[in-house]
Amino acid sequence: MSSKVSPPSKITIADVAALAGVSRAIASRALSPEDRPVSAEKKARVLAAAEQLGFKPNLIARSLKSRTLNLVAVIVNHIHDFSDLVLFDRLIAAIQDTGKQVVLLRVGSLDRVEEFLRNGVAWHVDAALVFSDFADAASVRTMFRNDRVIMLNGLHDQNAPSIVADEATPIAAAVAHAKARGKTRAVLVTGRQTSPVEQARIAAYRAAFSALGLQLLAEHAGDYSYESGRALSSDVLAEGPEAAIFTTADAMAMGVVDAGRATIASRAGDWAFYGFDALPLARSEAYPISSISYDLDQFIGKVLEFLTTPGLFEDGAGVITIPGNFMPHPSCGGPAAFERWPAEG
Amino acid sequence: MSSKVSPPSKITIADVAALAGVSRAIASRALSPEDRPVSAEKKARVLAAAEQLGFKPNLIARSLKSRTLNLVAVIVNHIHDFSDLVLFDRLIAAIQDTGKQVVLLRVGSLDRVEEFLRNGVAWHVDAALVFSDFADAASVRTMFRNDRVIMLNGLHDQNAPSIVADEATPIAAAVAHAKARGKTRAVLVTGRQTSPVEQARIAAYRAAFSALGLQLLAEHAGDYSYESGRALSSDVLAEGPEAAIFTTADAMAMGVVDAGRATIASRAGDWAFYGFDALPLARSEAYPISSISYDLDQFIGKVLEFLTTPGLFEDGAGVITIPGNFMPHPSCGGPAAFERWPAEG
DNA sequence: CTGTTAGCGCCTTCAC
DNA sequence: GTGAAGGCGCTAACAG
Repeated sequence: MSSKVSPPSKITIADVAALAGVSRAIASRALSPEDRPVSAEKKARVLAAAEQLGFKPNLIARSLKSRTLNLVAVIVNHIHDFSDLVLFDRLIAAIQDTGKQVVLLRVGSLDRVEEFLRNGVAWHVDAALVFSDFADAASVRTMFRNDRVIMLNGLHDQNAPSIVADEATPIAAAVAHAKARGKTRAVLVTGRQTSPVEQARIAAYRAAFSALGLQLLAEHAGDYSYESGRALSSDVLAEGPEAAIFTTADAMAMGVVDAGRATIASRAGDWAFYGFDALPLARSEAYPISSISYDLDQFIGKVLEFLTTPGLFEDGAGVITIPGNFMPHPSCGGPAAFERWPAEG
Repeated sequence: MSSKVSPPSKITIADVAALAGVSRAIASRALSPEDRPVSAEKKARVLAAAEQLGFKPNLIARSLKSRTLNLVAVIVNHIHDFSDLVLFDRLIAAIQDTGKQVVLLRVGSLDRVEEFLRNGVAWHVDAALVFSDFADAASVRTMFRNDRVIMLNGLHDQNAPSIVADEATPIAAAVAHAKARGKTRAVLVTGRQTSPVEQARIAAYRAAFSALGLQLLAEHAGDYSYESGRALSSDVLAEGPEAAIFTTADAMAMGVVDAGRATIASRAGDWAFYGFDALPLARSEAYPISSISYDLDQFIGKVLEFLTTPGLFEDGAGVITIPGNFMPHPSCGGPAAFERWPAEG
């Protein structure tokens, strides 16, 4: 990999300074990313020496003083949903492209979260991205050395920026789509109800049903998972295809469909299923599910904006909204499966 | 959360020592997780003082001296496959239960991996779990401050332990299963061929075909993804149901099935599909796919054994094998979907 | 067992 | 522009 099999270098800035024939302070300044007072000539000597020695600064030592680790915390309840795959893959890649690394903190099964965070490197991160709703912004802020917390869990806060998708608009579009297909009744399958994002979805659905005159026959509580959809399937399908079936996750809709294939088959084309996340699978022939999603590029772009511009945290920040999309299934008006959905507005 | 809204404590061990009326060294020893020489009485005083002050040690400072961060690196190419969800969720949870935290390093899209690793906290981790095959063990070992590297990518090494699943046995079982169903020919759909794990799978399949007298009609190269399965579908299905279809990922088999549903429907019960990972979806009615997997509990247990017993790294370690399972689809002899597969001797 | 001392590697005053 | 000196917070080494 490297041209010479470098010994796991134990080279300190003192070695560089010695080789360059300058003091450690000069070496430090020359090596600093910022512009510190050094003569051009000595700076060049130091840089050359560092290069020759293969010097790499020790981040731990630097952090002891500078209090910055180039580390970002990503806090999740757990990694569970299909939609997490693409979200975290792209998010981590994007963060790493800025030179930072990511501690992934899974707080779902932890009982003493605060202590856990406080006693690890997590305490020293430059910023924390909070997907979990295990605590409000104020509490979360006390769990890290600095105040740079971004709420991505639907919780808002005076002092922490919050990035959320506008789901009310596509939810209204989905309900309108069902109505256009002649549905006058609806069944709603929900996820983890303690989640603020979920609460907003449920509220938006109820509002849309009411606004467009659909009768909500029943609500069933799942947990976003495929398995929970399977478990609820017979109850959900009990109202027959006259009722449109709305779920807050494609995976749940897939479970409902799979466990109920026999029931559904009899009047195949009549059923209308709606989910969230725009999973490729849900857009395939196997599942007749229309879906709601948001622009992941924009979402990640916003997150990175904060990460790379620490100053933004000072300005009150507030709530940043990412537009959402409603995507009908290809079998009922949507674009062909796997065709890229055009960006809106 | 905390009983009192503690100010983001700036309390050092010196404060604790002062309150307890002992020297900093005594305080340090009393607070150490290890058993260091301190009188019981002073230890109690120190602990009380620390508690009262809400003292939390600064891991960065500690690490500067002790060279241990309580941090584990998990190195992946990317997070992409369905099977990654449960693997990384459970792995991270298990690691965190030992008090350690996890840096997730995604090296798939990085061009200067070595530099990236060297310049971040990753350099200072206590151990590195390598799922990616971006480099051999010797190279990987030079990218971290210590030598505690565990190869989970199928690559072996004299000095690094390697944990792998025995897939040859279940692969032979899968081929035997196909033969018992009357298949005499086979088609193989492969994943990323540069992966050592993949190479082993391919070799095992060829050996099993040859041993049991199945004729391998064609090999198609995918990339484990659902989409790649879709793309290859018509080629894969071209040989008709007389050929059993083996893939190295359930997701690819699912893609093959979905894109080819029209073709398959005509002789529905005759086709035989085989995959890897035992995804719940592949065990559902939607997909007639038999699958191969391994015991995740055992796998994670072994990894943790190394993490919590650093001494094990010294002993040459070698290759640790985890048993694999073949699971026929419920529609052709397997247990009911979602029933727990019994552990094998 | 205890306290003092000396750093870990880096950065940053502060005089020159 | 430069270098000497001190300190970030903690722990290991050394005497007592």
